[in-house]
Amino acid sequence: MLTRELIVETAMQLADADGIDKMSMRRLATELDCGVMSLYHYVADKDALIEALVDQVASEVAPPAADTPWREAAQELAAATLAAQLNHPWVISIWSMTWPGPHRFALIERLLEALAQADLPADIADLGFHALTNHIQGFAQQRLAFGQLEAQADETAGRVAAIMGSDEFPRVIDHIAFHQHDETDRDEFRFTLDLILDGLERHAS
Amino acid sequence: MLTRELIVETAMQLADADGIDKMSMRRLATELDCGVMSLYHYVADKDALIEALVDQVASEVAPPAADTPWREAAQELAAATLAAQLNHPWVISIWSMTWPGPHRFALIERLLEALAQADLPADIADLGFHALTNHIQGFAQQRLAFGQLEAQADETAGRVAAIMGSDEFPRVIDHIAFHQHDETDRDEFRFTLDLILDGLERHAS
DNA sequence: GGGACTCTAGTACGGTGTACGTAAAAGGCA
DNA sequence: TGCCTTTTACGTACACCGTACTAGAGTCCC
Repeated sequence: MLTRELIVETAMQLADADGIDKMSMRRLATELDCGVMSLYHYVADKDALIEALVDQVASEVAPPAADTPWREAAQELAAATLAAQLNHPWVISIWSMTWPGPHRFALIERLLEALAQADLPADIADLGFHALTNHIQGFAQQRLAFGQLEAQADETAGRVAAIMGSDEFPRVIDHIAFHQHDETDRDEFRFTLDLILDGLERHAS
Repeated sequence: MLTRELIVETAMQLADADGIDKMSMRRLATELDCGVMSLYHYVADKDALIEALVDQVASEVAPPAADTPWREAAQELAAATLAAQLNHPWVISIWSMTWPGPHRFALIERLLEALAQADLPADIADLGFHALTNHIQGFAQQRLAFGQLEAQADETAGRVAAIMGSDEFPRVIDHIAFHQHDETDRDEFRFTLDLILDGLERHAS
């Protein structure tokens, strides 16, 4: 028996396994052992299916408890959102481009609530909201890009070697070294996150 | 006479006009009045062409003069990079996913140079570099998403109305109001940028 | 029985990137 | 001049894609 839930679930598996590009309606139908057009009885079109997928990812983020201090709540939300996105890397490049579903709206609401508890001027809170979400988005995208590079190790090795061999961009070379010998991923995320939160706190009224 | 430059230039026009999705090799060939496969003599594949396009956008960013104080240099680079991306909105979603070409490497080098002049500990400078580029990327993506929403005004109006009408997400409703009546775009970019730069300065040795 | 509604699909259209093979023209050199 | 290699051009074909249109079953209610 075909259901919308089953379709979304199977589509998620396909996307997680091979990326959103390879999640085609045809492959999905094959996987579900049904005709392609049968899917369209449960899903308006592919975009609607993808919206459902994105909100499914959002549903994996557990919002912080209601009595969590605002700064911790923001940190938890940011970390959990990042984790969910990295768990489904295909979502990163479309997350901010899709209209939020109910679960994502709940996350947005929760973050706005945390900021409301921070005693910031209203406009600073709104600006801070975007500062935080943009940071999550930008960082996730950067991590995704790095992941892609590692996935195509052969091609990347040659390109890195080309840069290291030239003397045009010495500071880039130094920066690459910074990336090659450290495990500061999580700290890097927290570093900028704290930079923003510190800055916001300084605007508290 | 077909040349790589002409191909890139025409592809840029198509992408600017209708988005990167509509820039297909077939449309490009039609536009250039040549056979599709002729293009492949000048371009390895579509990905290579897109890489060239992205670097072309990067080339539109004028790097700040060498004697510019580091903070102004960073601000100029950020603003100019954002402007170039918003000038070619299709580039935003692929910018960070494509390996940098020479022009983009020059921008990276210039930003690293600015940070090197800020008397920061080396690791803070590297972290700051990503904080800045992630901010640019995240903000551009957010602007792109808003642009798409405005482009599909009909659909968006209904969805916004649905949120405004429900009482599930009161703070989201307030936040939407914040977006609807202001012209703080540029200020919003600067706000977070300064948040980051202030934070970095506080780490100066 | 007859009608309405739900669910499942097959076929077909117009699109995509590009592998493969072919062919004409241009350039180099005897 | 004649010959050969390289450059430039491109037609065809393959394997995909999303989905509009159409139709055929099964189920329920009157």
